[in-house]
Order: sequence, then structure tokens, then C-alpha cells
Amino acid sequence: MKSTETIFCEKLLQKNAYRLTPGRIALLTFLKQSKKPLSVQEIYEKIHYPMNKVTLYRALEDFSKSKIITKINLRESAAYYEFLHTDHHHHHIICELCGTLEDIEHCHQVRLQGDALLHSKSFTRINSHSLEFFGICRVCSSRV
Amino acid sequence: MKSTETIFCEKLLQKNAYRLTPGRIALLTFLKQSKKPLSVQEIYEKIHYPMNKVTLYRALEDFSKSKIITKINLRESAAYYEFLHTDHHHHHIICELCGTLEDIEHCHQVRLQGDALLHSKSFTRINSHSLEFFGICRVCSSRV
DNA sequence: AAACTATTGCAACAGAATTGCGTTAGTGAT
DNA sequence: ATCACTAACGCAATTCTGTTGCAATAGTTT
Repeated sequence: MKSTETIFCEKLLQKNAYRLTPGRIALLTFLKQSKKPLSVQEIYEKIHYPMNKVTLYRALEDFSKSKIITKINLRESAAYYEFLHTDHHHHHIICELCGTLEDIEHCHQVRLQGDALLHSKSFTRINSHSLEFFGICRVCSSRV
Repeated sequence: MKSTETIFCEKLLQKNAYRLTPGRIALLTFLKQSKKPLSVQEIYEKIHYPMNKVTLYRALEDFSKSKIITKINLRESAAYYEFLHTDHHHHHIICELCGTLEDIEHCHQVRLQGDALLHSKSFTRINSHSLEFFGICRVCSSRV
């Protein structure tokens, strides 16, 4: 029995001209349901449908290019991936001690990018931005 | 004959309890003079004083920890390093087509971080942030 | 000049990501 | 259904980025 999530992801794949393979359906559904960005290693270990790592890398790259998901840099050695909920642009705050990650909603995206473009000399367009905050979470700060 | 830049960098090294080795002096001077962030590979190829890559990595890590320089993520596989001019916090805008990079001055750092902290549920402190914009530069947009 | 130890270079290693290539399996047309 | 086309796959090998152990070298302080 297919979940609503899965059906949604299948449609999304089709809309982007991808084939409905078990792996890609499972991957996208998995990413969509995740509450936080995941590394390839984490996906590889936790996804129910077993996937080869090369396949995983290729699918993730494809999805990123189609802007179904996004790749983020968390000052870590590996990249993280996150499903792109269309109505839900946000940033991240990461604890420098324990790595806890929280979403920061409430991004003045238009203003932020507009401002930057205004101050730029040689750019005509801004398509996206990434903004990450680094600090100390409550748990860690009470452990000092 | 020593340049003013070099003397400045020597003092900076001493202030941070580093030894004045030819490599570290050359590295810091080189980074200070660069107009843009550099990858380890770029430094390795362009620096006049020849340095072993391991030595380079170790020095860069040391300097980052001392906050003499900073490490940035540009959605590339490799990290970039930039001299930290104390009075000059800024962001970057990168062209998605040709890779051209420009600094974006004028960061409302206090407001940006204050705002984020306000919207966070489980963080007590923000120490830093990174903000990069991605778009299309004038040259590339006229080439379409 | 001696002692202390930060810094260096070599070699080996580790982890992340990519590439080539032959095979498998969705998909759209017949 | 069946066929043809090619996206997607899995394996092996490779590249790229960065790290670690260790012995040798060279700043620095006394």
C-alpha cells in the first residue's frame, strides 16, 4: 500500500522527467520525511530500500540540479541534502559543540538578496543564497 | 628587503605565538594580499615560497583556529581560505556560470545574528555565520 | 651554545565523490 | 504484449581533499 507521501514523490519525479525506480522513489520519500538535512552516509545507512552509494550520489546530484532537493554546507567534510519544501525557505543554526541543528524560519529572502544585489558592482541577478549560523545550543551551554 | 605587508604579518604571527618560519610568513603575506578567497590547491600553485601540502594544511588550520584567517564554503568540493581583515566582515556573491567572486560589503551582522537567535528555540548564543549568494554576473548574463 | 619544542616533510592512510563501462529495467510507441 | 530506446544501476577503479604518525629540522628562550 502506497502512502500519500510516496504518491506525491512519484508525481514529483515524473514532473521532472525521472523514471519511477524503486530506489529514487524511496530516496525522495525518505528525504521528504526527514526533519533535518542528511549526509550521504546517513541516507545510505538509514534508508529502507538498499541503494548502492554510486547510485545514491548520482540521484542526489540529479535531484539537486532539478531543485527538488538542495545541497548544504555545514562546515563539515561531507555535504548534506535536504528536501526543498517549496513554501518553506529557511536557514540553519548549528551547535559548534554537539552538532545539533535547528531550522531558522523567517527569512527576509527578498530583502536579503535585493540588498546584496544593490551592493554588488558586477552582478545582474541573484538566484539563491545560503546562510548558516554557528553557535552554542542550550544543552551544551548548560554543560559548561 | 622586507615589505610593510610582511612586517605586519610577522607581528601578527608573533602576537599569536607562532614561530617566524619562511613558509608561514610567506603564506600569511600571500593570503593578506589576495583579493579573493583561495583554495589550498591555488595557494600551493601560486605561492612563491614552495610549501609542502601537508605543511600548508597544518598552517591553514592553525591560522583558522586563531582567527587570523577564515575558512569558507562556496558549494565547492574544496574549502577556501581568506585573510581576516579585522574591520571588514563581508559576504560573497559567486557567479553560477563562470565562478567570478565578488565581496558584498555592508553586513548587518548584529541584526542578522540577533534576529536568528530570536527565532531559535534551543540556542543561547551565535558566534558566527556564513552567507553566500549565488547568481549571474554581468559578463555571463550578456553572453546568453 | 644548549635545550625545548613548534614546524616541517615524507609516506601512508582515510573519506568523499567521480568516472568508465557493461547490464538492467522503466517508458513510450507499435 | 512486445519492442526499441535509453535512464538508471552496480561494480571496480580512480581522483580529489584532507589527515596522521614519525623522525628530522630549525625557531626561540635561557
